[in-house]
Formats: sequence, C-alpha cells, structure tokens
Amino acid sequence: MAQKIEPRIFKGARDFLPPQMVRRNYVINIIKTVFEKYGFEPLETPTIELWETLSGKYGEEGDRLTYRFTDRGDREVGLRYDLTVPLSRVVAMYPQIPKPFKRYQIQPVWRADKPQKGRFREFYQCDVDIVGSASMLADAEIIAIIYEILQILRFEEFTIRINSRKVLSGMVEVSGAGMEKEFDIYRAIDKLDKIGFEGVAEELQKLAIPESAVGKLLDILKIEGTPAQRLDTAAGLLAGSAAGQQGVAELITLFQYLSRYEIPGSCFAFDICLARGLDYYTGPIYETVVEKPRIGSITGGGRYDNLIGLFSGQSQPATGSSVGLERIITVMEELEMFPPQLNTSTGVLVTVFNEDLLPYSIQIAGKLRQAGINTDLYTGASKLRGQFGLANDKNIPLVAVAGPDEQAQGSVNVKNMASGEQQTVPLDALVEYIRSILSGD
RNA sequence: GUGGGUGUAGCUCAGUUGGUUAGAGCACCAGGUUGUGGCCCUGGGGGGCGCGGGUUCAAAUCCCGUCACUCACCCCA
Repeated sequence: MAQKIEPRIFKGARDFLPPQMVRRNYVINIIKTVFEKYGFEPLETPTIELWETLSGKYGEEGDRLTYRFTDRGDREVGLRYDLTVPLSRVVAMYPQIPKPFKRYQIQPVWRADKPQKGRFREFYQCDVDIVGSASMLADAEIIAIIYEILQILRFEEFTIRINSRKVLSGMVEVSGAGMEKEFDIYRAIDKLDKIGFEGVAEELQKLAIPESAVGKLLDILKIEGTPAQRLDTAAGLLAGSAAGQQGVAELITLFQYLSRYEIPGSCFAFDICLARGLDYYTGPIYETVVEKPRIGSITGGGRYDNLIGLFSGQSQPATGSSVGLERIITVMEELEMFPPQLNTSTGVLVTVFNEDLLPYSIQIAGKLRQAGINTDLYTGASKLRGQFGLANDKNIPLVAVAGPDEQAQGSVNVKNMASGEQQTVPLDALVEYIRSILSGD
C-alpha cells in the first residue's frame, strides 16, 4: 500500500457532517422561507470572478483579504469576497431585469483572513437586496426581514443598529476634519463600543486631525436621548452639511416606516457610532448585534447607490443586508436554541432480518418512501443488534423490524428508540402509524 | 501583517524535582445477549509523546531551532 496521505483540511474551511448539516439546513430553510415570503427571488453567481470585478470595491482592507490568483490562461481572478459585488455585476450585465429587483442569495464567500472564533475563510452569507428603489421603504423591508428571521429562530435579545453614511460624512464635513480622511475617521468611530470616547479621541488625534475637529466630532457622537431626540439634535448640529441633513431626513423617514411594521422599538435603534467597514455604502447602514455570546454582528448591510454604476456607467439605487449564517448558528449552538431531535433527516430505519426476508424489508421501505417518509433501508451485514446500534448512533427515531413472525401475519414491528416502546402494526396501518409518531410525539 | 498560548492514543486531557515496558475518560472492536440499541459488566486493539538537533548514564519532561494549531489585535458575517 502506498504511503497514507495525512488527511487535513484547508485552514479556515470546514466539513459539515450530517448532524451539523441538518441544523444548518434548518436555519437556511427558515431564512429562505422568509426571504420568499417578502417577495424576493433566488440568484446564484460563480465562485470565481474576474479580479477587475472584485478589486477596489471594498476598500484597502477588503482588497487585501480577497483571495486572488491567476488561472492557467494567466487571467487575474479571485474568489468572491461577498455577494453584493457579484449582484451589482449581474444587474449591470442584465439591464432587462425588472426593477425594483428583489433577490436573495445564499452562497459561500471567501476571505483570506486569519481564522478565529466565529470567523472562517470560507463561510456562508445569506444576502437580501433590493435594486432599483431609492425609497427608504426598501431599507425598511430589509430591516423587517431581518427582524422576522431572528424572531422565527427565537432570538430574544438583539439590537438592529441603524445609522447613515450621509450622517457620518456630514459629521466629518461639519467638523472640518477633511473629507480625505473620511474612511479612517469612520473606522475610529466604529470602535467606540470597545475603546470608549477617550479611545476614539486618541484614534482621531493619531489621524492628524485638528483639535477643534476632534472636539466637534466627539460632541456629535455624544448626542443623547431617544432616537427621535437624537435625530433632532443631529439635524441641528449637521445644519452646515447638505449630505448630513439629507441623511437625517432619510433616517427619520426610515424610522417612520419601521414604526408601521410590527417591530418592537426595543429591537432597533439609531446609533450614530455605527460606521461599517466597507467603502461602498452611501446611505442608511445597519447591523444586528447580540450581547449574549460576544460574537460581534450577526447581520450587516446598508445602502450602496453608487456601486452598480461602477459596472454599468449608470448608477442604480440599491440596498440590502447580509445575514451571517455562521454566526447565527454559533449563537444558536451556544444558547441551545435548536429544537431537540434535530440531528438526522431520517425518520425510520427498516432492518433486514436475514437474506430470505430481504424482499419483505424492501417492500416495507418502498411503502414508506412512497408515502414520503424518510426511510433508511439497512444495507450492511450486521445482525439486528448492530442494526439497532446504527439507528441509535444516527439518532434515527424509529426502527422497523420485519422478521419471520411479522411476515407471517403481514405486519411490522416498530420500535420507538426514545421511549423504547414497541408495537406490531399491520402493513396497511404502517404509514399512518409512523406518521403519527413522527409528527406528533 | 503584529503579539500571546499550546502541541502526549480518533477526541478531551493527566503525566510529580528528567529515572524502569507512557496513563485515564470518551470513542472503537469482541463477548455477556444467535429477533433489539441507548444503561451495565468483562476483555481487546491503538500512541512512544509535532518534527529536527543538543545536554545527560538516562528526556514526554531541560536547551535551541522548526513546523502546526489556537487566542487576541487589525478587519469583518
């Protein structure tokens, strides 16, 4: 035998074994169902994009973290960094797509990052976006979807933080710090939660911003009161900036719309410190944070009215959010939010008593499968003991035994693995019996 | 890219001031139970201590190097 190859996996990438996949699919199905309930339609795009498509969209950091290589034809290509840029490319390539275009997309993305807790190099994102609507209603739809998904998944404590890039740029404009340092300033502001006002002040000073500008920025950041009051105050402080004023006006409209959806006010908040890292945002930005496991944001997004224009030459308003599947799963695992018994997709294992009785077992499995019951027919070589062991290891809730006695009377013996109870049921009643156990419990 | 931590059976880890054939739990295999698992009992297989070098009569235990993994920063889902 040749020397064994040490089985290893690429750092930051993962295998999802069946018990994990069942849970992942559970979450994905809920997300997908809500997306479709709100009238969004599916889209998929290639893993690999031309480098020119990906580069320069996310900012310096984003470029650095994008997997990049040359293919055999010496073409510069990369693995997609997110799902928003590919969407923008698609919208520009297919102008005939009816607008507003509401699409959702659930696919993996890649980042050449150092893996950490809740952080991978290959991971799934679930994006929902609306292209072709400049209305705050589009942003409200996105936020409503996020709320509903988290609700159905039974998240109890989370906050959807909302801000606007226009408000932020208005702040920079009014402060006199200089627009060329805009993004650096955002990054500093974004750290407020972690490093506090003093920390932010230090960060800003490092950027060689005039003392007076630092003071003005901090004054704005320190606005207090209810969301409405803070927006009001912000409007006053940003009076000198057209962008800032427009940003505030948009947020006021957005919050008005949100109040029309049935979202409790405690679940979302105007947060002037929210900045978000990507360069392409132009309007409202939002992200969801949970406190319980300190894992950062579980969703993130915003409006990007100029991105599509980079591909089509004609700008197109767009807004949307990414729902972070991996982090949602991490939180749900840690808080034990998954329904119990969510370990297998199989409902029943049909055993094979011996070679002679195999036809009978096949017949039984066929009957169950025809009825739409997920049925495993044992294909191994073990005796009944081993077959029960397998059902146990795989968490299959029911085992059907069809031995000589059962065959003689045209029945099947069904064992409930959780309770240990067994019952012999006639073949005609089998489907109904198993269905009732699997659904009811 | 920067800093810290760890590397002993498939997994989680223990291994006293360096000293005889390196341990436990879980997992795995077999039997107790040739129509039934999960519990229990009995027995068994499996590593030579990430790798390379050094010190020593003697190293998993000390030193140097190297690799890998991991946590944090940065940034982000």
